[in-house]
Parts: sequence; structure tokens; C-alpha cells
Amino acid sequence: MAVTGDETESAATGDIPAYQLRSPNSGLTQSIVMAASPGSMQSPPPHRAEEVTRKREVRLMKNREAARECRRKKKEYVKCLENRVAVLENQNKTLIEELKALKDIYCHKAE
DNA sequence: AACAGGCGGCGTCATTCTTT
DNA sequence: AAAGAATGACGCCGCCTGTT
Repeated sequence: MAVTGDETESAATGDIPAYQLRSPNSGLTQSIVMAASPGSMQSPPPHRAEEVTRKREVRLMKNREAARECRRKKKEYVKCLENRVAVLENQNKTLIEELKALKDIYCHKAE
């Protein structure tokens, strides 16, 4: 167990988060263009563009939180499975011991 | 001290699943 | 069918540890 504290707030608090340092054609620009102009080549009016940006920000924020929650749940699930494995291994051990003892008794009786 | 490799966590995008 | 939530995959970062 080499798990140390989780001070990984850096990406969230740093000046320029890693996710904003992507290749020019991916992410932000693309999504805005896609969402803003489904069929036409014209850019939307300013208020419309603002709304699109705002919607995108809300969506990203929700997804960010959803991802965090999803990871938390997954971790918990794995922990549960590990616990279960431990319990079953113990049970198995006990049963093997029990079987051994019974066999012993049975053998001595047979003699 | 400098470097490399592994690990855990993050944000985002794309896709799938669920709800309305 | 559309909208929203959940999840897998990817690339990035910071930390830790072992090696040179």
C-alpha cells in the first residue's frame, strides 16, 4: 500500500489547466461551432453565442462533477469486491479446516 | 541531483444508458 | 425522439520511489 495523500488539486487550481492546452482543432472551438451553427456557415449573433458558451460551461461543469462521482463510486465498488474476496477466502479456509477435521474423525472411526 | 517509470487523480470528449 | 446522466477512453499533471 504505497498510497499517499491526495493533494491533486493542482489541475483545478493551477493557472493554466492541462485540459486547456490541447491541440488547436480539438475541444472548445469545435464544440462551439458545432453547437452554434448546425446547418449554416454564419456565426451566430453575439447574444446567441454567449448563450451557447454558457450552456457549454454548465454542461462541462456538470460532467466534471459526474465524472468525479463516477470515479468515487467505482472505487467504492472495487473496495467492496476486495472485501468480499477476503471474506470468501476466510470462509474457504474455515471450511477446508472443518473438512479436514471431519475426515480425521471418520478415519479414526474406521480403524 | 537528475532521470525514468509507475500511480492516482483530474478534465474533457464520445458514447451508451436512462428518464422524460 | 430528445434531453440528461453515467461511464469508458484519452492525455495531462504532480507525487513518490528506485536507479544511475
